[in-house]
Parts: sequence; structure tokens; C-alpha cells
Amino acid sequence: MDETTARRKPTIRDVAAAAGVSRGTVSRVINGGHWVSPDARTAVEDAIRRTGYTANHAARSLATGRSGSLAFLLTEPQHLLFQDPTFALLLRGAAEALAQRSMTLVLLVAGTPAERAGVATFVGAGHVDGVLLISSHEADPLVEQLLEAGVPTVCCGIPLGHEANVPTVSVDEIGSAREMTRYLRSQGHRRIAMIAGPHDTPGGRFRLVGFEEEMGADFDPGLVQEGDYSQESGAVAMTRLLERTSDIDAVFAASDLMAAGAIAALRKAGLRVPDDIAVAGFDDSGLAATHEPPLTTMRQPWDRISDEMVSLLLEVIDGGRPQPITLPTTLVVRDSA
Amino acid sequence: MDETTARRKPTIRDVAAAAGVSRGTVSRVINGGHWVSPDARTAVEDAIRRTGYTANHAARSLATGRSGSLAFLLTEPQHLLFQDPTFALLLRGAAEALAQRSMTLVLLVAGTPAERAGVATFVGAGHVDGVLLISSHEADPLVEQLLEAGVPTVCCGIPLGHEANVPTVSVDEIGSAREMTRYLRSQGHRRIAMIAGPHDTPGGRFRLVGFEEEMGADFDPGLVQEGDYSQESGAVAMTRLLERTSDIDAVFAASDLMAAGAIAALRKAGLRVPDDIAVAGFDDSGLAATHEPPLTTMRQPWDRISDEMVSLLLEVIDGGRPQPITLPTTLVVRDSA
DNA sequence: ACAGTGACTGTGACCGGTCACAGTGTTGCT
DNA sequence: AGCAACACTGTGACCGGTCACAGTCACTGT
Repeated sequence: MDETTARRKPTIRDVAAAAGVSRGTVSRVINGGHWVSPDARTAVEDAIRRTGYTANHAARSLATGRSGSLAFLLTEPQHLLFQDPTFALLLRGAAEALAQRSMTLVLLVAGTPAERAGVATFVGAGHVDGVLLISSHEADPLVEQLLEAGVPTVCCGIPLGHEANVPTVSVDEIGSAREMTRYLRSQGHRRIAMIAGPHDTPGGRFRLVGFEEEMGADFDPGLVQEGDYSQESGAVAMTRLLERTSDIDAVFAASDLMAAGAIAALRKAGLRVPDDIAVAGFDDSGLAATHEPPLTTMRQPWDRISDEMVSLLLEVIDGGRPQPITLPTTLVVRDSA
Repeated sequence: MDETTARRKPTIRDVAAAAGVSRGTVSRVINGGHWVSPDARTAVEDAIRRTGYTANHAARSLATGRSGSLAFLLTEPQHLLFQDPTFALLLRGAAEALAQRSMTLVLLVAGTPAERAGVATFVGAGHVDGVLLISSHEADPLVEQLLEAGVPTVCCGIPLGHEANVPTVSVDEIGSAREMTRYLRSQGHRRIAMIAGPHDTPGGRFRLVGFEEEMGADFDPGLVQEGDYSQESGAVAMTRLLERTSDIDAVFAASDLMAAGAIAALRKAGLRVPDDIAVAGFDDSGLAATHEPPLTTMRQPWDRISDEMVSLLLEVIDGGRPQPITLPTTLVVRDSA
């Protein structure tokens, strides 16, 4: 009886025995099945079905030297992870892209220095085959460490200061910002303010560059405030802008969250959006469509970003040196601008 | 030269050689160090430092039969993952709790039927030691499958229909709902409506039960609408309530997101919160404090929930049959009610 | 008739740990 | 003195795969 209940999981040897072939043949069938006779293949496939065999991940890892998993590494300070719906989108996309390749997604959070150290040794130990690095600030020593340790890494957004060395997937920040700016001007706005992201992040820097380029002679540095992508920072930035000038037409925020904060601040000041001031966001995060009023924003192709990151990383793991990928964004016009 | 560059990672044998002891002793030092002489211990620790040794996860897994990782299994349809900041909180908490134990968190998403099947075989194959099951609806076959397969599982929130069989970590739903209701009544509100969660989720059912209990004779089933926790559903529910009656004092929503939706609907109808109608939420998710107006809500102790889930699951994995854990919530009074 | 080729198969070593077990040496007790 | 108990250490087998290599066999060309 306990013979039956305590039966351990079938191994490749059990399958081999059941199919009347050797372990090697079973292994070959499992891994693509080249140089296997049709008879043997069907016998093995049948045996696998009968025994309910599933490969042992650990054993395979040990033999091949690959873990079959990638790390999703978050380096942002924690409050952003909480607020920003963006991460969830990327995370889900990456998890699905990996699941399709029967690999797994290991979540690593490197906020505190202690966590960062833990992550470095963990990754260095080869527990994962590569790292999907999310939104790192400039001169992040972690990027340096990973590269030095030879850990295959792909960044989301061009990591400032490491432009040349790391494969990246990013959107056309400058082009997107120009497009949004162009749109705002096409609506007749002239005094346009920008609530930029942190200047040590690619989104913070390049969206501002695009804005400045497109504004040309009309660019007024006095109408630029910097936030940290969070809603509060958007509100604070908007309040400062209002204190300084009163002739603002429109506001371009570098994230939807900041746009929402700005709108809240405007509302408090008795101004109406978009009637008195137009507000545009960036990301087309979940919040944009349900916000009141719905936000005009630049859509980032989150699913494609995570997909491309995964493919790129797998390429790197296989020894490739792939080109950086730049994806297009699309302008989504709703009610706020 | 390539001798130096191509040097492979040090193994336990390298450490043993460097320390002048056997593999067994090194292994003992690594695993707690019982029955090891102080001399040997320091020699080994020193050798580990010198060689830069880190244990090979796969090899250990293979030998011990444990993977050293837990699955964070999301069974909600996707839109909830995107909108609900709650998941991010739980996820982060769980990842940290595991990192402290040098285990890892594998993210699994089981939305579509295909994904669910993939998850079942993946988990069944023993790639993870246990499952942290997040927010399952009633009669979710996945719960059944996991239990049948003997996979250690801990649920977040009492899984309806499996109350007796699964270890769970949950908050006192009924008590919390009663407390909030009591608070609303203490503020002088009498005609209180509820926007409940889906009746096939514990939060949907028990928060309504608590509300009903506390309202007693004043309970009016006509003032109850059901949403799906999302912001839109809150707005829809609120609109329906307004169509039906005009004497509502206050609204108790079973999630902050629905509260936000309700407030948006009220605003559209020209009603002011809290002056005309008070609105209370549930969760104290990130949105609650920054919302305009800031939401009065019940705080769920997210960090403790994830912590307790992890400890409970580890207990189950070690063969224990731990008691379900119920955690207290706290009333957070802000401006919306 | 025989070497050569290509398709297929089986075998043993190995990946890097853990664990049970069999020592070894020291101490304490009778 | 003899023996047990205790603290510590080393060894070989094993976990479940993969891979290189050595066969085996049928078929082809000369």
C-alpha cells in the first residue's frame, strides 16, 4: 500500500524502461528529438504520457549549467513600485513571455543597500541566467557590477552612463516628447510648461530634450519643473509653476501619475482641465483611461517592451551581441488636452 | 592566461582543499555548523572568503529535493492585477520575506485557461516548494488541483468552499466591515449604501455580512450594489444607486478603487464628498492617501500579511498543519468620510 | 566483398551538492 | 584498565539529468 502512496516521481530512467530504450534516447526525444527513429520517438512519447513524467528542473540545471530562469530586477526606491502601474504591466508581460518558453521569472527587489548586496551575490552565484533590469538611475553601481561580473543583462530604457555597453529596449523618448509637444502646439497652446522626470533617468532627461527641441525659440526654462514620476511630485511641481507664472496654456507631464497630481493641484487652485489649462501625461498607464478627465498621453507599448526584453536577453545569453531596440509610441488623445 | 580568465566557479571541493578539510565538513559549516570544531569552522569560513565560493543552487536542490523557491500565484483576471496596487504590496512583501531566508520568489500568472494548465504542471513538477495563492474566487479548480497534488499551499483570504482544508492568512473581514459601518453611523449617517465586492470572493461576501450585521434593522438590501473591485465598477455601482434613491447619506465601498470610482460618479452627478455624501473605502492602498479627497478606509496590514503567508507556508512545507491566521485591520480616518 | 557513410542507440562520466555511515581520537566513568 | 559516550571528520553513494563517445546496423558505391 505504501508502495503505492509513497511512489516517487518518475525519472528519465523510468521512462526509458517503460519505453524499452535507453536514457540517452529519452533525453534526445525531450530535447527536440533529432537522430531518433520514429518508432523510438513514439514509444518514448507514449511512455512519458503513461508514467506522467516531468523533467526535474534542478537536475537539468546542474547538468547544463543553466537555471532556466531570469531575474526581474527592480532598483527603484519602493514608493514607485507601489504607485506606478507600469511595473505591473512589464512584470506580467515578462512573466508570460518566459512562461511561453517554459522559463520562470524570479522577482528581485533591490531598494535598500542590504538588498542590493544580496541581489549582487545572488545573481553572481548564477541562480539566474540573466537579468531584466528595470529603470535604473544614472551611475547605478549595480549596472556596473552586473556587467563586470559578466551577467547577461538587458535594460529597460537607456541606462545613462552605460549607453554603449548594455543591450537595451527603449522607446523613442525624444521623438515621443516632440510628438506630444507638437500636438499641444497644434491645439493652439503657446505657453507650455513641462513637469519632467528626474534628470538622472532616461525618461527624465530625454523627454525634456524632445520638448525643448520642439519648442525651439518658445522654450522657456522657467516653465520646467522636475518631479520623481509620483503623483505627489506632480502636484508639487504644478503648484510651483502656478506660483511663478499665470499665463500657462498647457502642461506636459513626463508620467501619467504626475499629470494626475498636476490636475489635482490645478483643481485645488480653481482651474479647470482642459478648459483653463490642458494637461498631457506619458505612459498610458492603467490610470489614464479611467482618470477624470481621461488623460491625453503617449502610449508606451508595454507588452512589446517586455517581449523584446526577454528575446534580447535570451540572445545575449546565447552569446549574441544584439543591437539596442527602440520601439515607437503612439499619441492617445483623450479629454485632458 | 585563459587558465585565469576561464576559471570556473569554485565548488565545495575547492573550498575543502583550500581549508584542508573534507567536503563533508564544509557542507556542515554551511548548513549551520553543528558538530564542527571551532578550528575547522574558521578554516572553512576563511577558505570560503578567499575562494569567493557561493553554493550552487541547482546542485543543492537536486540533492535535497527542495527548490528553495516559492510561487506567487495570481489567479485574478488580468485587469485587476494592473489596477490594484494591492498586489504590488503583497508581492514586494513576499519577495522580501523570502530574500531574508535566502529563498526566491517565482511569479506565476494564471489568467487564461492555457496559463492555468501550464501553472498546474509547473507546480506539480516540483519546481517550487510551495504556493502563495492570491485572491482566488470561489470554487476555483486550481485550489482543488493544488491540494490534491499535495502541493503546500497558503491562501490569502479564506478561499470560499475550501475553508477547512487550506491554511490561510486573512483579515477579520466581518469585524472590519462592522467597525467601518459603526464609524459611519457614529458620524450621524443613517442611509448607508454598500458597494460590495464580487459575492464569490471572501472580501465580497464577508464585508457585506459585517455591514449587514452592524446595520441591523436599518439594513436595506436595495442599497447594496456589487462591483468587481475595479474603479469603473465602483462608478457604475454608484450611478445605479443614485438612479434608485436620492436619500443616501454615505457609501461604504469594499475597495479603495471602487470608492474612487464612486466619488468620480458622485462628482459627475454634482454631489460633493464628503459634504453631500460620505464615501469610505477598504484596503488603504497607495491611492487612498493621495486621492482627492483623501480616503477614509480600513487599512489592511499588507506587510504582515505577506510575512505571515511566507512563514505559514514554510511551516506547511516542513510538514506542519498550522492554524489559520487572522490579522486585525485599522480604521484610517481621512477626509472622504 | 568490403570500406565508407549516415542514422540511430547505449554507456559511463560528470554537474555540485547532501547524507548516512564508518571511522578516529579524546574524555569520563566504573 | 576497559568500555562507552561523545565530538568531530572523511568517504562513497546518490539526486536526475546531459553529453561525448563508442558502438551497431543498413545501405551505397566501387
